[in-house]
Amino acid sequence: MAAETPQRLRFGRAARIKLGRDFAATRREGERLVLGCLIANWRRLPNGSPSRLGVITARTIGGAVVRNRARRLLRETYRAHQHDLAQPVDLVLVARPSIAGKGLAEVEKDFLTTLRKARLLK
RNA sequence: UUGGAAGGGCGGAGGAUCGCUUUCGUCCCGCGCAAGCGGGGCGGAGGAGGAAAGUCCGAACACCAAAGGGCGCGAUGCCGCGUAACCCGGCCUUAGGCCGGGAUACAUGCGGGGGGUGAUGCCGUGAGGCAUCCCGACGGAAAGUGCCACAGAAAAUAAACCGCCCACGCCUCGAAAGAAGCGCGGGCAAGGGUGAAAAGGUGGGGUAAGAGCCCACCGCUCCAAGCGCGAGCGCGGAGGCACGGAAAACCCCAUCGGGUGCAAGGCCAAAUAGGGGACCACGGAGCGGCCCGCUCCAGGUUCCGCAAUGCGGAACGGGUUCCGGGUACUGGCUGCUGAGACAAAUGAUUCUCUCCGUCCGUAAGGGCGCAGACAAAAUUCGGCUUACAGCCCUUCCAAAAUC
RNA sequence: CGGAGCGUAGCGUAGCUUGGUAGCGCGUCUGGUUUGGGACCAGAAGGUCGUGGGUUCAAAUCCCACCGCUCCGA
Repeated sequence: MAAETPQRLRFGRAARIKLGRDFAATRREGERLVLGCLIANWRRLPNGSPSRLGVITARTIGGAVVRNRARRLLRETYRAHQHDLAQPVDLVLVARPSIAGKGLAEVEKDFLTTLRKARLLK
């Protein structure tokens, strides 16, 4: 499969959740799982539609530097594994205070463990 | 050389791959008659800080009635100099530069004056004085109101508890002189004691006892030669000495400040929704400079609910070069420089070099530590304050070593 | 981005205006009461007044600068 269509790992503006009502709907109607340094909310979408990601970094986890860092790590993790999802979802990741000081590998480990528990991985 | 203090500066460099974002060019796809709109590919260029932070001051800019006057409120408050945007004038070779002047708020920087007497040292018998360092929001306490707890007799028009002294009376002792006690009248503020502060201080004279009552010195107040741009300093002289502290209590005086802030403010399209409750009111709203008049039928306030998108302000700016025209200034198919997001870009992985710390090693070298601290633009700019791994420079101090 | 407010015993608060003693309630501890517990009665302990400077004889209070927290604004 990789030989004919090598999947690009893109993450443009269309792949993000931007509206407040989409965040609220996902967190209200979707499923939820807390693990490690993050909280995952997701809402399954019909096959064929694109997946989207939203990241929430509240003020309680730290200053602007810590919050920017957390958001970028979570986005980078999602970008690297966006094609491993079993089906399209709206995914909202909430960073927890323990994410401060962690590297990409640790965040990736928590992310994959969460997806495996949620049975969203292929 | 090491350590410390103060001040100033820097806050890794060069690549690769994958992403994000702004912008330019080009190509493709969809819709559309077209203009264009939407999406995507490729290529080029750009993409956090010294504090971007705190939001403590101001300025630009925008709107509010013109931003002017009054009231209120707030801020500031010793002197001199420097620094910007800004304004004005003159000259030139006219792009622009040079010179001169004006004006400043928040400030800030430098220097000075005065103060505190905090620390240290020196001088003096002493009261005190001088020097160095440090601190400092530094107009007015005889404009007024109020405050100074407790203690103490008395806390701001001084006062008299224990005391000291004098005269008189009574009584006791005594041969007498006189002494002690009590009472009454008067003088005093030296000593004790209280306090943060007791109404100049030290030493002497003087006195019944005392007192700036008198004298010397110290301090203070006033005048003042002279010096300094000035705040002020002050040779010398006069005054027995008044005027406690606090205005970071109210307040008074002078100066300055209109208010709100890019969520300011502007534009386009569509929808919510012809929603509900309560109250007010019989007329209300719009057109209009006002009245008449005309049009509409509901109007106003408040609460709840729903909705809250796009463009743009906003970087196309700013700076500078060049070319024009002008007094300031202003214009441009010009070159260079170039963050511009909006659920919010500046990230991930990795290579080389160098810095620092640490560990291993005799050494060469190697391993580890996210280049390792603080902290990320959100209209722009100036200042202040605060945080900070490590490195560099200057000055000072201390210790050790050498000469 | 802009604006407003609050930090006092373990908890919740008063005192700040007009500067001199930090008070109250709950809780804690001790004793009494009771067969025992609760309730009640009596007593006691417990305070860097967020931090650091300044003004003052004297600061929780006045002034300044920081730190932390909360709320409001399309």
